[in-house]
Amino acid sequence: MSKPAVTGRTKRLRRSPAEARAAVLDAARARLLAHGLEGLKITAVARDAGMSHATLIHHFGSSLGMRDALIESMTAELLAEFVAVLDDEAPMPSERLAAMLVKLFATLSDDRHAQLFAWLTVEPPQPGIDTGDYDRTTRDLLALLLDRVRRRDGAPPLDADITRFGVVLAVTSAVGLGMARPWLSRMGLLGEPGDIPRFAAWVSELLESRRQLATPSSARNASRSSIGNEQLKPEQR
Amino acid sequence: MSKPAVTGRTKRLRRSPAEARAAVLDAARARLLAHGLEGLKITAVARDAGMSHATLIHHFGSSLGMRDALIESMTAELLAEFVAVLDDEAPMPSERLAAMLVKLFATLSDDRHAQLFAWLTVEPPQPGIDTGDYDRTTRDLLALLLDRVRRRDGAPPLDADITRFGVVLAVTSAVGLGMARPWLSRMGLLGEPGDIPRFAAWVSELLESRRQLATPSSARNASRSSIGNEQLKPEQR
DNA sequence: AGCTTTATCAACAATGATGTCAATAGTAGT
DNA sequence: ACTACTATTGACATCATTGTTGATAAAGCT
Repeated sequence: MSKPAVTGRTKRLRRSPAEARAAVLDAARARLLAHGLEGLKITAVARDAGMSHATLIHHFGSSLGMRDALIESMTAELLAEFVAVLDDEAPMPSERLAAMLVKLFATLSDDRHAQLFAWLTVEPPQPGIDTGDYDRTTRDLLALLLDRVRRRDGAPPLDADITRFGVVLAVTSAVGLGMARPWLSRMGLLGEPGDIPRFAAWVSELLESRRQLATPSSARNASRSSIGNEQLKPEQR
Repeated sequence: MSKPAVTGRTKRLRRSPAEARAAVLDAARARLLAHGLEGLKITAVARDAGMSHATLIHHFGSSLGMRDALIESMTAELLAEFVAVLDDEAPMPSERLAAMLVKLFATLSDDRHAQLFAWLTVEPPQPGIDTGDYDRTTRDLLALLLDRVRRRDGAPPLDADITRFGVVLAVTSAVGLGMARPWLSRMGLLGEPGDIPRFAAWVSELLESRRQLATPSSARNASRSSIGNEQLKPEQR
């Protein structure tokens, strides 16, 4: 007590605002993965980032500001990786879809993205953050993906519902895999690390085999308890 | 201060411990769906349940005790619905798999279960709760499901990897659908409510068509960029 | 009726997290 | 060097949440 001015002899590390924000977001992301949402207390995050919590508030305005920035950062990262998956093989020849699916699974089922999905799901429906920009970008990307899958080299374009459902299947399975991986591992399914690319390749084979059959009627009246169309296509090879 | 005794004139509602706990868990589940994890503050939950937060603590020991009980309750409910899906069609004839898949999707992609999955994912890896019992039960159920899918009436039993991957595909897709449904809806894929059973039926068709082809070798060397095996060899037995 | 048990609650205490503020110390520009 | 700007921080203030306590009231039992 009684410290009017002792001429603080502290060595301060002065970062640029961009660096400081990046350090905070890195620490926050790491803490989110390691300790869940409870790990995002600004005091702890600031300590991990090497600054006081007051400085963190100075850069992000508030605790919620930091969370919103983290969501935005993680969303941007997810989107960037998604773009990388799509842009990898521009012409999209026949068997390249398998490679793309393997990458898509590896990307979407990543722990960071799984945490982001889970976070957004657990958060109240209106978190106050504006995802309009990302929605627009993602919609364009999805349209690109759909069109790319739909018509390949030479072959006649696929049925619209088929491609739509196929893309939904791949995306939902990859996302769900990220969520359920520890559980599936405990259950004995999909234990080893190599299982995921194998699974992705298998899914690709499955979709590919479907594509080579005659375009079916898809599922028209599926709301009945019995699907009804045991034989939906008159061929069977 | 100095209120020795004013003879409180309050009308107290006295419930049995089981009723009180059930009321709390109901309120907590509703608040979790409506407001996310922030909605689980014991004061608000107790108010919704019609009691003081002190009473809530009296029944659950602590705030974390309530959360653990909620996780256990929701897990039990999920498991019960899962069992209901499996037990519905005992003999599992050929086309009944489609109906079962529709139910499986409807069940696993339900909002409550999606919230549970997301919660458990966002929570630190070791939440201190013991899921050993549920793990054992679920493992048995999964074994039952796998065996049931693997060998049907008459037909030769399916390849083990095929059934395993098929089950993984269905489960992960259903779980991921629960997580990504609002997102998919915003994206224009899977908008209408009837889309989900249609999608489930389509997945069932897809798996069924695969089953009727010659059993492939699944994906062996999938780590290469090109999957490579257009023609698979039937060794693996 | 009395007695015992315990579910209930208002009030208090304890803890912790968020946000504010004034002062300090780097950095750049003059 | 001096100045302006601002990133940084310790200390404080504020608030919310959790947990405790003693008393009270509802129910069951003899």
